[in-house]
Amino acid sequence: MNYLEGLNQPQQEAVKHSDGPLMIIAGAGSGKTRVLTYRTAHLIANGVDPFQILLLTFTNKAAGEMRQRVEKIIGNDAKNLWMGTFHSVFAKILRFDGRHLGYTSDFSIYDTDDSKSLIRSIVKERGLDDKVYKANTVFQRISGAKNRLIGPDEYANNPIISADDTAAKLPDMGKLYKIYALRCFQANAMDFDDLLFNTNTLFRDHPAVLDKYQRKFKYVMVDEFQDTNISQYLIVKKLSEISQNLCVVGDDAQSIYAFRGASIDNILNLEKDYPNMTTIKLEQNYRSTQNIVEAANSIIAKNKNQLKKTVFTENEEGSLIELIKAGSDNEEGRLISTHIFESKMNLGLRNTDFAILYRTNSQSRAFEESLRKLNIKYRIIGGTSFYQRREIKDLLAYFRYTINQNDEEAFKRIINLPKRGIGDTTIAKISITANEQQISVWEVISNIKQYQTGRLSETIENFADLIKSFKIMAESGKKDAYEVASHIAKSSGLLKELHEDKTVEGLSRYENVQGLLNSIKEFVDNPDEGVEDKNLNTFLQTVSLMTTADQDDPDGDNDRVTMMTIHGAKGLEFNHVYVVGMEEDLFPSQMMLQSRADLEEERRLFYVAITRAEKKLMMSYAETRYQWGRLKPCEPSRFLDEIDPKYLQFAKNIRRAVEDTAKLPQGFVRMTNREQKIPDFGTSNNPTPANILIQRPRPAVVGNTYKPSADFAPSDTKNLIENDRVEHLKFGFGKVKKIDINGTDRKATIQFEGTIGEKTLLLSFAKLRIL
DNA sequence: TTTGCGCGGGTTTTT
DNA sequence: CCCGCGCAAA
Repeated sequence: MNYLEGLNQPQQEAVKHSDGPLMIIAGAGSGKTRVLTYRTAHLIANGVDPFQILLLTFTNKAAGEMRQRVEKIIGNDAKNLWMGTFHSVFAKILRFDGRHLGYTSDFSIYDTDDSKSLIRSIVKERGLDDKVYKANTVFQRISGAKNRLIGPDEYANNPIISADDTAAKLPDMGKLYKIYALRCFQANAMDFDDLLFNTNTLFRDHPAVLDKYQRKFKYVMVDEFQDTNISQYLIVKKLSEISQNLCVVGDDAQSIYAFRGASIDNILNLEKDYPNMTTIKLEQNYRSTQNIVEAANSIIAKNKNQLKKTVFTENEEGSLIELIKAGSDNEEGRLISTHIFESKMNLGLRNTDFAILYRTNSQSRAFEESLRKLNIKYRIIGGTSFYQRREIKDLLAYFRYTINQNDEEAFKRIINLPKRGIGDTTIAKISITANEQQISVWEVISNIKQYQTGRLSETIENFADLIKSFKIMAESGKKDAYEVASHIAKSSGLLKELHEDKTVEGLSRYENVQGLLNSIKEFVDNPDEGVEDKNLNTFLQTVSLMTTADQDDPDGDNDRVTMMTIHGAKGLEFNHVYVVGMEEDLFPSQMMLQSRADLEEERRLFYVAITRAEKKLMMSYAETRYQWGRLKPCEPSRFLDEIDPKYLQFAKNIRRAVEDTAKLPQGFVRMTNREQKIPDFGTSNNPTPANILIQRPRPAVVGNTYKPSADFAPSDTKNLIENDRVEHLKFGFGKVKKIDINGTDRKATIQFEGTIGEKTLLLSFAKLRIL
């Protein structure tokens, strides 16, 4: 058994253990993926049918990689393994067996936006105050209940919950939950929590179905077990009830998803549920230097709530953790980027060797700007992902509605898109008719002439006919997902509308939609393992459960610096890691401390961040940070004091870059652009306005403090700017073609010709505002 | 029915 | 700062 070579004692034990419950406590960098892979291969080598193995991972990508690694050892059989995230695997099961609960196999999946939008409508319909019943709050309460497996009826009848809701001044929560659940059901839709909740219900109420899967999955393995919630745990517990072959791998020190119901108790209490469980601890770290491992240990030691283990390493001592103090968030960006640049030069490293980790997505901005200035390629994982973009969600809503006409949220999105003159009033009328007649909205609009006459009935009929034609095409089976999708994109008028929009934003939208169509083409041409059909429905399913880590790079160039939140970095490792934004209230997050009073989870998050580094770890904090347009003073994070000081040193030889935003060279006026979203940059939650430097060779506005009200005359500016050279910090260069100044509010609309990347474009009607 | 504007509120992490 | 909402005007 060559695959046991090179494994240490506990690793081998874990690989060889086949039957009976097994818990592997795997410290950071202790080779748990390897153990899981080999264990899977070992089972198959010993005669277990791959069909009988279920492996739940945290991302689909991780599952894919693991499948490949197993394939290398045991060959083609690996294709038959069931692997994926909880959500994707159980969505698949619900497609097969959801009919027992009254769902059809083409149920829609509501994302968080859909759920909140539905909640908003329900709150509105019931005449409740939407400032009290905030969509976010209501959603979180419902989600929390579902994750604890509390259904709507139980919720409404539970006196403790009611008392809590009343105390929170939300007495109608029970009703809202009921209506929300009913509306989702009527829409033949499940939200993320439902995928787990309904699987539990399915297994609870339909023993025959449970029995089928219990017999199918003889071996159940769960990766990142510390991040499962009760609902997920109960599913795997039920599945492995008969075989007792449950193997979980996790690290309580890396549990960072309590906010979505993950319970560290799952791992702490597992031994109670499985008295004869074998526990194996993997404590040797193969990833990081001694300094990094020990610094991480010194942090996590402060937590009370944890299992005992000692992570150690036999790697070299390595350098100390360096700490950088920056004057501002922008300077932080410049210092880190410069450091990356110099490390690349001095050590001959590649971009992929570096990662910048931060607490919140919005922090990416300063690093994007500075990396771009140094011509260092980067990629951002997470943030507003591709599939969250408006135009993408719009087109996906068309697909969803084509497949499922009960999908209320998809309907709301597309009924007046592109504009057909069907507004809220008309939709409300249709909805009332549907209610009166006790039929669905789709039945009303697809037979609109029976129910309504007048100016709009024609338009509505056209819409219904359009959807019907899509439906026929999708169901005929003659066309693949790509053909159907591009037909829908064209015939719906979405593509046309975007194509006519010549603004930068419009262009990038158009390109995004093309990108979506291309990815469907790819999906059709090389479907993933385990995907049987190439129809639109299957594509939709895949897409709605994509995790942010599953995103592919936009082009073939993979040598990029990675930027992401610490949550996104789970399971990854990098040669050099920069943990940035080490400021009190930012990390540890003030929000987290207020709402959950859980400093320990933030500390575990810090632990995760530190242990991503192999060779070099650097941390930085800024003394001031731009927030809501203001410069806010910051305090260094308490976490910096918690690291044993012997592992820490202030960075030497850090070159302070010139404060280029505060002290613009003479003859420059700084302008910002509110409306413009930049194609490559619209990825963080809080994209910064594009900065535009306008060369202005007049002494009137020279200087750092420019007071628009006193010496600013619109016509004057118009003369100054037109035909001037424009340097767009993010786009490149260009020439101003036309300027419109809008009165006294210091807003200007300019049209200029410039370059984005390598393409020359006419950028039109960017709205500018002079600072 | 759409659009533009002023106002108030939020502000974390993800399937 | 950014977003969403309500209101008024086109």
